[in-house]
Amino acid sequence: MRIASWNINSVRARLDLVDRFLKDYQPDILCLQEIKVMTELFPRDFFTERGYDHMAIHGQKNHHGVATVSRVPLASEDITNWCDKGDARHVRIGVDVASDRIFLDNFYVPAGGDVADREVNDKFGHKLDFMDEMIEWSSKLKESTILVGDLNVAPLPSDVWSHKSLLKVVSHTPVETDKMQDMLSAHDWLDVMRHITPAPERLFSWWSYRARDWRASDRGRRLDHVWASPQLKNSVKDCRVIEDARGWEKPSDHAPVIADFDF
DNA sequence: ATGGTCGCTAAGCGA
Repeated sequence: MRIASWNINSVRARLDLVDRFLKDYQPDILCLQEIKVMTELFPRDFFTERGYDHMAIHGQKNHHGVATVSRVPLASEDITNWCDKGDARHVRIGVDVASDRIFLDNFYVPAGGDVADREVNDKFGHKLDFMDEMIEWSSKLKESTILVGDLNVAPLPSDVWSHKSLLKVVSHTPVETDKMQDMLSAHDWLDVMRHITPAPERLFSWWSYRARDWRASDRGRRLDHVWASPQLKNSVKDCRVIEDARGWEKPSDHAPVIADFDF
């Protein structure tokens, strides 16, 4: 089973790219973040026409929003209201594979604003609180689960183009990277991307729109993640970032991540 | 040290 995660930065603005991605990489399940559309206006027909007729959509007006589209049936669908804010940052589905039911959590963690200080930046506080809730949730999790999405934290020195330059930049500050480590420990999550591509090999999934030449400067960060419950460790077959998609016409600033499982 | 770019929805926000 191939599962993909992609922060699409508006699904409606990038249907051509989604079309190309589905054709070229044939994921069984695609988890999208930052769909930037209300649930009711999600382009359902586009996905149905391409065989992805099972959908769990959690959208809102303007910003954020996540959607999981699938060509295999969904056994369940759940939404959690993180930080009691009512914003659309998560959707969970269940899928029956072999004799087991696995769950797939699609997350869009708050970016956290510009200043890494919750006293002066509420958005940073929200991000830390959101991660704290994910730690608590992880510690109670019993089911076989795959967690994907834009977690907006690049945890390792080799997850950013310059560890030293980014230590005070939101996404790579010690308070965030420590908290992400606590999240991983809370469920003994397997960092699937690093399981396949161990540190210190360079591994990025996001490059800013503001670079003159994103590929030449290569100031990337690994903000997107695929994690798996420890009992799924032996099911992981492959995991890679499709960097090429960052260079497609009118791209998202995130590249998709693909993970292959053999359940 | 600073500003650099997107998409939403109609001036500024969130990223």
